[in-house]
Amino acid sequence: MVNKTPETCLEIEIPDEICGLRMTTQRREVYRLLQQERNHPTANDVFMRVKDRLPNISLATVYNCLEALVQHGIIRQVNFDRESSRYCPNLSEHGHFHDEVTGVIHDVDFKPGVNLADVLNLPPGAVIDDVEITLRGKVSPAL
Amino acid sequence: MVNKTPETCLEIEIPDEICGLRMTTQRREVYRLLQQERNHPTANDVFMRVKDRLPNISLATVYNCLEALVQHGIIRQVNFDRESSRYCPNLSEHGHFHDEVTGVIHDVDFKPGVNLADVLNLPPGAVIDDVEITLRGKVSPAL
DNA sequence: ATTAATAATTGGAATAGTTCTTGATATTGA
DNA sequence: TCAATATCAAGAACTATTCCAATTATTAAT
Repeated sequence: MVNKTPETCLEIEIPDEICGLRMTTQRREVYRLLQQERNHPTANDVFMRVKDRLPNISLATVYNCLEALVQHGIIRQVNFDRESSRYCPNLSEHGHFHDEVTGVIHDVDFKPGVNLADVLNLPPGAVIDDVEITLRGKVSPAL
Repeated sequence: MVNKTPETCLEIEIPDEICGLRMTTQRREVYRLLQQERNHPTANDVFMRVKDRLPNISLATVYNCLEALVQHGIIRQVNFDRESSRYCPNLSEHGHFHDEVTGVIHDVDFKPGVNLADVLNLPPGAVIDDVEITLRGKVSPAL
């Protein structure tokens, strides 16, 4: 019988290479954590959580890994005002709703068929490489 | 004859109080600069430019003034990734297009009649207090 | 107008998130 | 196996911003 704790059951298999980026031990654990914890953690959050599995990992390495993953389009970096950057493995084009009361960050998808150019008066000839939509507000409880 | 250089001709009159915020000498000059230079300057940009008129102003004061103006809804603070905050006197709801080639930031308005809730799948009960839309890309030259 | 109370400004020190540097370690390719 | 390259760790350095304490300006009341 294989020893499987609840943790290892949830474990996500990660290939040796993603989008041309070699998955080292550290990158793999950082990426795995982001897949598991979809709370939009900060670099420091990731650091603290990954230490459970890699006690010797350094914060600098977490930053390096996150940067490499972002650079290769494997994860997204999300910024709220001047707060610490947060990281998110949801690659679909989406925005973020930041609940000011609970601090929770919700992914917000576009409704199907929506095109930004239909909604915004872009400068003529604009070619968009990247979109960031950030909403701040509250969620009023259902009646 | 009144001595009017091109600069003083362009000078903008600013009342003693805006939205309940007393306009001190420093706040007035910071605000005036933002009205004149609509380049989305950083705090440091503002600092350097305002020194022409107030040589003794400190960077801390520029930050204080900008914060007070933002707090009272007189200007907007705009963040691009983790770069320095930029400031903008355009209060209409709008986004920003950051030209990656020239570095220029264009204001981007919504097309008339557009409602965010029509475009995004918001969490149920979401009440939006603030919206930030940031686009990054290039402007291809007209043929 | 004088004075007391309050608010704003200044300059420098402190902070926090992130990046950089250097030497060690691991991985790849010949 | 060995050399070349990439990655990692630890801590120093950097930068935008905030904080702090002392001074200066403004306001309101006498």
